[in-house]
Amino acid sequence: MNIGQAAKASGVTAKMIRYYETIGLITPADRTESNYRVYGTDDVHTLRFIKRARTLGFSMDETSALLGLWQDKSRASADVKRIATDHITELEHKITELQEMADTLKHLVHCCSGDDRPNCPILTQLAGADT
Amino acid sequence: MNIGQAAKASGVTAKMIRYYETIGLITPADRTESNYRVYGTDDVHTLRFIKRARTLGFSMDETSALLGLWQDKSRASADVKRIATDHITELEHKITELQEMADTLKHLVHCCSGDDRPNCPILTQLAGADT
DNA sequence: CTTGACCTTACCATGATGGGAAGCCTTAGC
DNA sequence: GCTAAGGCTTCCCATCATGGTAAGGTCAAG
Repeated sequence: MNIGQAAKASGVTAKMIRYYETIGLITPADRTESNYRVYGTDDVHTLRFIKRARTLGFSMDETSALLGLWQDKSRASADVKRIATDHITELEHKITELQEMADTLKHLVHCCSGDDRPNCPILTQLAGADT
Repeated sequence: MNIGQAAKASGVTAKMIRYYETIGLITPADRTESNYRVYGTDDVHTLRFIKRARTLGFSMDETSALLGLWQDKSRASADVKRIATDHITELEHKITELQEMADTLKHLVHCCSGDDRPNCPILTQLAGADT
């Protein structure tokens, strides 16, 4: 299978497959005589694994760790669970931050008449006034 | 006032003040004979405005637009309000995405025994199995 | 006059991805 | 067998906002 077919089969772009190879996330693919990368079904499974981890927001480092544990048949599930719970903590931290931004803005938007006059509490707040 | 003092007074690093100047977000500062940038209280107010907008998650483009409206005394508050509501929509979209990731992971973590045995539903899910 | 703290510009790095160019290879149609 | 289209290769650049560092000029206090 060529890189394009592996990309279609896995949902990872050819560009990213090459990138994953250069950073050592996946082992370098075998090559044909004409230097084309060759992939098998196992490789596609690995790429799908990576794709799912990324979709769940795991960083490349976390994904790499998860991949290693996946391939280590004698792993302890506690190690996997720790990575996942740490990631949940990160996600919830980000959610809280974004939620605070949104709440502040919603309050300001609620106070803004939004007409053709210049008076605007949103700008007043950004300017740092007490009002 | 030198750039370092302006940085302290505004909460924006000297590095970022220079960057904002190069991308045209702020007008180039006057210089002393020895080529040092000089800032006044108005400049510090502008930098604080930018800092607050960034803290609320506005992009540089949005911040630039807000800055322009702030400085335009004949603005319509509707223009400000539109930028803010659009940004709230973006924020809520991101929150939803992150929340979905966290929810999925929480479910998986709940199902994982997290001991020294290898069996792990988190990896099983990432591998794409039906279970 | 020296020392240390500050300023200047210029370049590199981040993280994960996309885009494009230049050149080689393969496959399908004629 | 020839040609055109499309796929593959590597290499370089861009994103977005920020931080770091290095080499060199400037200023103020002792």
